[in-house]
Amino acid sequence: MDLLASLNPRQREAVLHTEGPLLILAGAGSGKTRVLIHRIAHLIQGVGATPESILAVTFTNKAAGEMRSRVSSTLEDSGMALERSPFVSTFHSFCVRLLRRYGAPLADLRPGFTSSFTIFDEADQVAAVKSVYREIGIDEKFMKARALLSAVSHSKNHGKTPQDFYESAEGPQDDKIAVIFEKYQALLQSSNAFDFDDLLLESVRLLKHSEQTRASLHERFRYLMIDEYQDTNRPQYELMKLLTGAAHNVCVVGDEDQSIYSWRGADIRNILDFEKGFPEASVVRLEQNYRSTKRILAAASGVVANNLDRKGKNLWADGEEGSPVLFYHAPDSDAEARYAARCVDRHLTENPGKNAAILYRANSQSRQIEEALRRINRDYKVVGGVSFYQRAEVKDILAYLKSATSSANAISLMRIINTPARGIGRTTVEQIENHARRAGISMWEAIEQMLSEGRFPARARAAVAVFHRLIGGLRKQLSDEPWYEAIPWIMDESGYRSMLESDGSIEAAGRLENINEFINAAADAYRRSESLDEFLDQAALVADTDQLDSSSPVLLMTLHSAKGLEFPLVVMTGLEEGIFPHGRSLEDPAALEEERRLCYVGMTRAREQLILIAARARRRFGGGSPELMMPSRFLKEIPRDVLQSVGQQVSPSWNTGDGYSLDLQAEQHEVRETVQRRLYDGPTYNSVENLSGFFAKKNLPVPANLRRPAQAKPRSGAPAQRMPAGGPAWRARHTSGYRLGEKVRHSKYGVGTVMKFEGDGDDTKLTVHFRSAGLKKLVAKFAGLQPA
DNA sequence: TGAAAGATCGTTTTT
DNA sequence: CGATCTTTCA
Repeated sequence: MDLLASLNPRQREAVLHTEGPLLILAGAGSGKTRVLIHRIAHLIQGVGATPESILAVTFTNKAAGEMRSRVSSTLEDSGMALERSPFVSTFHSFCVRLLRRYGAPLADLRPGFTSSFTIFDEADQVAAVKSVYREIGIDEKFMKARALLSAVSHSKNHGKTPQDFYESAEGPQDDKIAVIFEKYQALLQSSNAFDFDDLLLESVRLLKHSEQTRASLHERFRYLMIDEYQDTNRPQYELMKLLTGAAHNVCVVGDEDQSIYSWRGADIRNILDFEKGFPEASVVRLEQNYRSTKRILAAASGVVANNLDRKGKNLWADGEEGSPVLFYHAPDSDAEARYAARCVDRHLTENPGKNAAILYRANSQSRQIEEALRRINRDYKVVGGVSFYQRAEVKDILAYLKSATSSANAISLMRIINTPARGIGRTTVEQIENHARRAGISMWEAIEQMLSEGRFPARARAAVAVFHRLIGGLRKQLSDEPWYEAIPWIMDESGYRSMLESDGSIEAAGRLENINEFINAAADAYRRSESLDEFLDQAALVADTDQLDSSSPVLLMTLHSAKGLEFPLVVMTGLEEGIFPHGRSLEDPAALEEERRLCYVGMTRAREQLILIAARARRRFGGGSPELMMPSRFLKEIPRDVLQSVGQQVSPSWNTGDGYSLDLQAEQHEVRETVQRRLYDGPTYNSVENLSGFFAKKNLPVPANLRRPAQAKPRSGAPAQRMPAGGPAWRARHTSGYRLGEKVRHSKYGVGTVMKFEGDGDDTKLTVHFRSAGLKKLVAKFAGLQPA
């Protein structure tokens, strides 16, 4: 079979461009994955590259697995079976392998580093921060551990050390964060542990530091490919640059309209800088959509056209008109769930063999939908959510294994020192912690010292001795027997099994089942001749159990997890202001644009039918009375002629009769008009080269996520910006003297956020979102706004 | 010390 | 509502 025959000219161009840097701008459903697969196949079959000289990086483990299997089946189809596969993995997995295998020189830079480091997942990170809190005597009233970690992560990804953080501190709060940051990092190092960010950063550091390592990698990997390039962050960009040797054989694929991870540090500058970093780069655009009907595509395009911050890509489809996008305005969230379930049920009955997805903004929304599906006996599968390896019981067992393999790991040790309860209480643990800190030794060493020096009271001594013997026994077990057998050993010897068995509750039974499943997973890994280290890496890096097989035809997942997937029927739920767009984004224009892109991603998952649902009322927390919800602004951005309302209409439109809704509707209309003008009049920033020039000419502020971060407060959207944030001082001032996103006070409406400018100087019309009064349009010189 | 009741709290997205 | 932390009491 000819590999190229099934491709359109653009796609073919991308596949055939094998030498030198290549940027593929690929719209939704434009066959991006196909191009990548065929490109790999072509490299092997046409160019004669060895499979192992190709490194392909994907965003999720799931995508990596899929790509691996599709490459081999494509090659098989064209009569070429591979014994070795290309190296396909996520950035994070790749870095783990890199550090384990080539990491030795890193010990120069990171004292105590050994290749048997452990990975701290999110729960470990939180535990580490809490441990630092205890050490310096503050509690979470200062700042939630997770919030603090966002600040730390943000700093790290922008190349900031605790010292840098301290120097740019804006007040005592920041000073404190800097201290915690430093101690957190020290704790990681003394535990020989890496958090997710460290995996990338230290890999970059290693490659910068060791020319030899760089050389071996260039020798090994001749061709580099990166999928979902719009969602890469700065360290990933640097890593890419370091990995492409002199040949610059790197191919990146992305779509800025689908950039939905800026909160995690994804940086659209990576697309811009690609051509700066590689001036000889070629650009290929894939703009033909093969996935969705014309109506679905029109609806999605209509929404995303409201973003100012985009390239104005021209996605077109050749296929069927399709049926209109349906909108159901449910009386409440329960009715929403029932309607979603009914749609899916009918679809599957009428189209046996097909599948469907129900999408929502936040995982917590899945509950009611699950209930509705159960009530009509429809099988479903929830993707993501609380992952298998995050379950408490599995984490406990993992902590035993980690404590045994890495005695420096204080976090794992703390987790299981009294689980199951063995009489080591708070006081005893504190004593050990203090001793370790004072003597500058690990928790494990502290335990040994204190035992031999007789520092415990009798009862505690006995308990600690039991624990000490237990871990010692586990180490022996691990060195003598196949490692997976250690898990049942732990269950029996630690008393974990009897703890669960004597409990007798349904939950305990479920936990036992989970652990059995875990033992099976371990045994499988062992049979695949994976080492314990590799198995533990997997557990930390593989978020969900990766139900690639997705045995059920009904999938429930967040909009984020739907990225990269497609379904004949897609039902999107919770299209309400505050839910989607999410409440946290309402006052930040850049965050709002990301929500809009997320909406675009969701809608373009649908092949044949797209159904949108909003609830008029929703209970936000368990108790209280239901809240009235405003329909999402995204609904109003969908061109009328492709949208059809269904179900009983309580009122003629979604206008609920209060001022907010009216204003909003007028507002949206104008936004659309302005955008149209901006997109098609004069130079569009259609080519990557003239992006910032485009904004300069239009006298527009360069959107925040296209701009270089200023010294003090970089970026928006990223978590750190939400914390102390005395207002986004880094944003350029409009000629009216206000800034986008700035907080202002109005004599009547109270505090609000500046969302939009029209006109210049004193005559500027400001659109301000007030917490109490909603969106208002005000003329700058009459509004009498005070800074808030 | 630890289980159990009570209070609190905070809710986005994920490698 | 549910997870998690705190307090209470045996």
